Amino acid sequence: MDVYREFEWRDMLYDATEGLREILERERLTAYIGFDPSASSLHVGSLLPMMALARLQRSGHTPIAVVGGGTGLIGDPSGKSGERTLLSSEQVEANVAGIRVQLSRFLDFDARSNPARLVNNADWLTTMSAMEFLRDVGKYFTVNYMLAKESVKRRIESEDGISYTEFSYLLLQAYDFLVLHDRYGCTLQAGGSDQWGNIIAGVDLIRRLRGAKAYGVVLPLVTTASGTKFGKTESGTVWLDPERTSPFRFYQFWLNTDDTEVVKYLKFFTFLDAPAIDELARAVATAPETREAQRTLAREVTALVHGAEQVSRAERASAVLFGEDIATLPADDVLAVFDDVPSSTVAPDTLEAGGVAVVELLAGSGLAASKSEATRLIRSGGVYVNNRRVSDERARLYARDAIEGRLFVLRKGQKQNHVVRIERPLAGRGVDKTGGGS
RNA sequence: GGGGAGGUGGCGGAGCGGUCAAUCGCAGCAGACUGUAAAUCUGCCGCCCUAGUGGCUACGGAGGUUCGAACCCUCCCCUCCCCA
Repeated sequence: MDVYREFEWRDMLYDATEGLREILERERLTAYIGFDPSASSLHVGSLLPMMALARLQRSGHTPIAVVGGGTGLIGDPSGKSGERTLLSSEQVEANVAGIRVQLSRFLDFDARSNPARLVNNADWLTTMSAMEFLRDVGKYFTVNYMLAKESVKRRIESEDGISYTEFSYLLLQAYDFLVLHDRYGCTLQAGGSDQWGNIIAGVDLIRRLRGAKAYGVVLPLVTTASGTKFGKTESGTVWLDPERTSPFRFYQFWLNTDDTEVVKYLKFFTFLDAPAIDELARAVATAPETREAQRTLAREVTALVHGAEQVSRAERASAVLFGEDIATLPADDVLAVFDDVPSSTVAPDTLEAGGVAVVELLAGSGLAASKSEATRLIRSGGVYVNNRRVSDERARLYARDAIEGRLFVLRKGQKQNHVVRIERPLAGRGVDKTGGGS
């Protein structure tokens, strides 16, 4: 199956310029996608373009990932309702470095015939003078053309307008395409559907200045069943950086995919072929409770981003969290499972003598807003210590109840966990809250 | 400037002298069911404790009347509507 047809089958083709299909069948192209360095890590929202590049490479085309070290200094108005705050060049540089690592997991830089390339547009944008820019790029665009672009139009109609800086963004991206065309023979740019206008500007520029034909393709917006933004959970954005989103949580994010979305996500985010995905689709229809599709999705994507080792760790952690009696596990394993769960500490002496009331720990941990609420929670059966339900609202905990005498795992409901470490507080604080909800 | 309506718990919105920590709906939190889903059903939903026909703080703010005020009176602040 050629890439174009594969993209079509995977519903990854939102729109494409004319002739793309034919050229992809005939020739091996060099294609690029830009990544926004406004944070030091990409999040799952960038996964679709990453996969697009990876698929292009796998079918023989040469991918270029552009980290927008230069354009990142400006801010893309596309899909944004307001002006963005500018990042310093040091920040952008640091972010580019972080993103580089993540992209490298998806692309093969050592392939013999079509090695991937990672370039930073700061290399050419930051060295260009304002005069050169106006002469060599600005001259070829009419303001009329730029005003007609959807992203610009929307912002012009808005209350706050659009700064000249962001207005110029389109030209910079068009210029990127031109540079890549000249240096690497790049003739295809892909991107999110909000990038259409920017991509077309590049295509136009290449045609005018070089008389050459370039192509564009845009990917669909990833949607969720609930209508919420893809890649967000109650605990925030799902990042690719394991420091920001632990592999365990990352795995859980995919595992919790809704039935109605899971097939689509398998097509988008895995390299599984049509027969494999069809079979998983059948499994969703006939035996949804086994959640085989979700499991496969979580395994594949986690392996891709964090490696196979992290998959088995996440699976082990899931088994612990949703079943086993954690009191029998080594404390270090428990801590590893709950490493990104909010935690607090209590001093060992509070556990001596009369012990500490569960209610107090709950209120102190922030799991319950007050002791009254904690009492109510216990009465309604929603509190667990070390995965065991607490039935007595006056229950107290002693050192011997703690896992290895070191910690308690408090849980409210099915998913909200909190770790209480038993250790001497550094600054004499009793309960130290860290982090928000689980 | 004149006239009118109104400010109640996260939101909407009842209450109009005791039985009001305040009906109800939404949101939220638990429980049951289930697949770590959806829907549904049940309970909770100001704070405190020694958990009770318990205490404390609350119905825009400040005073007052009363044995007793979210409810009545006075002043102040704020919002909305209509007319100039």
